[in-house]
Amino acid sequence: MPELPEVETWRQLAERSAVGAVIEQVHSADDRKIFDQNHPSSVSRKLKGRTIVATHRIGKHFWMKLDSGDDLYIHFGMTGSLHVLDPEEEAPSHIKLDLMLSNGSRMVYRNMRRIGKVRLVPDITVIPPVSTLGPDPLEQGIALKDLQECLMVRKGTIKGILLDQNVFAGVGNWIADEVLYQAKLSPHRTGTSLSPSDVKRLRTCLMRILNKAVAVDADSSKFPKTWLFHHRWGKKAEQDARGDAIQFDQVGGRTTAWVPARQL
DNA sequence: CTCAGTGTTCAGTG
DNA sequence: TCACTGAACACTGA
Repeated sequence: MPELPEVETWRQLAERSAVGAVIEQVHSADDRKIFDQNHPSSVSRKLKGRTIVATHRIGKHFWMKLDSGDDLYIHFGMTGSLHVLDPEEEAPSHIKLDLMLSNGSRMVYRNMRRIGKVRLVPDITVIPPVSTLGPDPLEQGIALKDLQECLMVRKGTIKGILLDQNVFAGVGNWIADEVLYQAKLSPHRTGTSLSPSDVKRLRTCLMRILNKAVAVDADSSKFPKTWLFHHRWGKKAEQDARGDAIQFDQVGGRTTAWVPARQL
């Protein structure tokens, strides 16, 4: 579920509700799969008493800078989420990191299926996976010329390229499908097969979709009715908003929803 | 009971 | 060395 728009929405939530606050109490779950590099108790000890001074995001990767200089890095994986609760509000289940802040808010990181990470390091930007990420389309932008040069030499499918975080940071499965649908490109097309106008259309659609999704706080019920998103879920999704048939193929290692009648 | 599905990493292949 | 593919990971819900 979490792709760039959701993570950006959570970053904004953290920005307005946690920056400037002191972490007064910490509870880290005893989960060495989530806390894979620092022991959970070590994370708790190092977080307590620290002030959150900034929030950052590249692609789907999120972190908060502390006044100690360390970065608290959170990856949401497939089922992670970030919540800010009122003091009396009931907490959700599967909480992995629980922070009581000096402003009275309680910020929790939840992850049901345990594919996700919490790390505490001096500078997350200089180590993988963050250091190898491609440009974030919203933060750094994507230069058309760079994109064309990049795609010209790619032998793999465009779907696979869109999912490569070292090309575009933040595009996941449904956004890749949405971009290809709106750009009228088959997911099976290779990078080398794209014309300059194809690449331009691809870039325009990518930017439009990301900007719109972030503008509505990643609330999918507010996505435009014409998007494939609303029709692609469930094994027996049959047709898009125009009544054209949706086909499901395995492309780039993932289930890909597309409309052959509209995508060449 | 089986299996798809989320994102990333890693092993294997070319 | 690099580009690419496919499996593995943990778990829920269909």
